[in-house]
Amino acid sequence: MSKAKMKIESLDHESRLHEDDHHSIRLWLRLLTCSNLIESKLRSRLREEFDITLPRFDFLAQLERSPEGLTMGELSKRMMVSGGNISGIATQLEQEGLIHRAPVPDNRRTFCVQLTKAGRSQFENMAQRHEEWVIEMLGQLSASEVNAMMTTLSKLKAHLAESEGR
Amino acid sequence: MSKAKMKIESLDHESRLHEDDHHSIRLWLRLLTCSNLIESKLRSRLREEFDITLPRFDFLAQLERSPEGLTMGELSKRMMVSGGNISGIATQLEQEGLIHRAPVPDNRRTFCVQLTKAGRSQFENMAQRHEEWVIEMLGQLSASEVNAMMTTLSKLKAHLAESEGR
DNA sequence: CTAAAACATTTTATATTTAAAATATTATCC
DNA sequence: GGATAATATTTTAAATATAAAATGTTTTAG
Repeated sequence: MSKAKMKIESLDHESRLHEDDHHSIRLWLRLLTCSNLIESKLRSRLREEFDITLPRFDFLAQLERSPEGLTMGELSKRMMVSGGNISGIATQLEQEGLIHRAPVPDNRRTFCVQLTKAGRSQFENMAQRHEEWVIEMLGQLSASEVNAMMTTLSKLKAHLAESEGR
Repeated sequence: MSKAKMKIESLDHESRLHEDDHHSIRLWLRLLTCSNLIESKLRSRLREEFDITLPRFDFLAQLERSPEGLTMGELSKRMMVSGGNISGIATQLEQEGLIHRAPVPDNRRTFCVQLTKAGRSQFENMAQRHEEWVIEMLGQLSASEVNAMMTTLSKLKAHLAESEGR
């Protein structure tokens, strides 16, 4: 192989890599932008309409999806925030009577966190509106777009989860 | 139209709407999950390897992309965080000599923020690794997946931007 | 059985974030 | 021109976030 040829191939390779770089970066930045836009809209509307913060809403939403209750650790994992954070929010919500922390018979380290009746009814009010807002924001996408995106994001999520921590 | 037929159509409509609801919500939650996973990985690696926080890195990245400089307000908009936040980060980065705030002749309210030479060289170090990490996380997607997702996200972003604030 | 390791949560200290008030400057409207 | 509104930034206060230490419980090894 000639030196000139090598140079050209090397350049091609580099430039192709460089293009991929930019595609990955640009996709990431756009993903982040959309995620931030949606999140901040939901945040401000929850505040305006229900005077609740997004983390508290998410906390209640997790519990609503798991009527059997969740441990603090499970909540921490699902909400993807630190345990200490969960502790603080739980203390507040418990004082407000929206959730209930019950000891678990077989394991005195853990608590089973559940919505109270008040918490559930208050959440259901908000969830209805929350869902409307999300549909308003995402509902314009076609079914095939939604499907394609779900598939790609599933693949991405799996890849991100498998390289655990690294 | 018979009463029975109406009932059926009404039910169909409701159930279809309900399905769409769940699709929108599920897509949003998956988008958020992926975004959070990527963000937290980048955050912890930036800390490990360069002992810098993600917001500071993003701040420098914005400036690097705009060599002519940016105002505080522009930075706030582009980073999608509050102005007060930008103020705080700018004060720190300025003290560390990574950025420079210059007054603008025609408008004494604004500053023109730019990277210093030290800021630029320090950022370039980190940007290289940052790009590698993003490619490692997103590079497994096929070109067509990336394209489809970019297109859909563009559409979404435009829709989110047009309903400004609401 | 007991010491050590692992686990679940809370506490603490520090940093970040937002929203809103405060400050200062520029533009607009009679 | 001068009051008022709009703009750009900073400051403040409350909520949230993380990491790491502390606490109490359960499991594991030997």
